Amino acid sequence: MPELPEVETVRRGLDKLLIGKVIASEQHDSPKSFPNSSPNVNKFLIGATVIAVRRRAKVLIIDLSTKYSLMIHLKMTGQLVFVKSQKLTKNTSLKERKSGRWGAGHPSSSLVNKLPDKTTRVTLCFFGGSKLYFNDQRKFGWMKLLPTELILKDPFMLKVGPEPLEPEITNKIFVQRIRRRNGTTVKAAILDQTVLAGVGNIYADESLWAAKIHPSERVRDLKDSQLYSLRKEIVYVLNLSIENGGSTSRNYVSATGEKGSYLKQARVFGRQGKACSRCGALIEKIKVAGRGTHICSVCQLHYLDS
DNA sequence: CACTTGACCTGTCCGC
DNA sequence: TGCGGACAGGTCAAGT
Repeated sequence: MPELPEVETVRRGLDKLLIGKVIASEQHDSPKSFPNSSPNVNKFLIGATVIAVRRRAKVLIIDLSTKYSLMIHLKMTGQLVFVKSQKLTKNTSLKERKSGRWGAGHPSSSLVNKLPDKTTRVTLCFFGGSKLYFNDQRKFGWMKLLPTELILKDPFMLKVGPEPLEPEITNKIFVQRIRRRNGTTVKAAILDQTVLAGVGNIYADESLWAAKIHPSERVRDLKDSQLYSLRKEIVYVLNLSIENGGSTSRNYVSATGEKGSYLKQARVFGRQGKACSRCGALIEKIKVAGRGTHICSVCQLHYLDS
């Protein structure tokens, strides 16, 4: 699920909520969700203070005072949701006391009042009573504890491409990197995390529509000027989505359990059968690079079709 | 080597 | 309503 804007939205939320919190305990349902939890948990996790929340590509990194870090990948359906202490206080209203739900600061219908649930894989409890839930319906995601200095030596971290929103990613560098995949389709190339970090299926489709490039086009058949345009649209779409708290198609929620609103203004993703906002033709859903792909076949003419 | 496909899981939706 | 099959935002291993 989460692509760069969703992971960045979670990071910003956790940054406000977790810094300074001290971990009191940890529970997980299966080793798969927290593969290397012991024996380091007791020594480097319990009693540790959260000192920073970082993101690299689609990976979240929670740095601890023990010089260990939690590295978290949400994959398709992962969520990281923070729930405030639910201790009774003198401010707890009668209604909240009766409902048994208090202190979360959210409407009772909110996700945070229903946690943990059957998708909860890992629970971190902090001193003071607040909790961080790692939920993951499909169990593709994981959380690992490892020394902070080893985070960037992880195999994925070593090969992942640059951050698209960093200013040093110029047109020239983008073209250089994407042309390493000259033989494949442009959609497969921008989904390739070693070319560029953070673009997934939603923003691939959205940026290709904006740049008027057909996703099945081979990279080698595209002019540099088209790739410049694509880079510009990727940056635009990622920033726009971050401003909107990301995209919620199914499972994604922020650190406070809220859905993202980008898809309300999506131009092609999830809009199959609806009119293209640029030319009025109907948006189609096809398969490219093994993924569901949304296009306007009028705006995004394929060279081989013309 | 470069590229494509299937597997990892669970849940939902769509057509018969 | 029930059931089988396709499909779902990511990444890696295995296959061509």
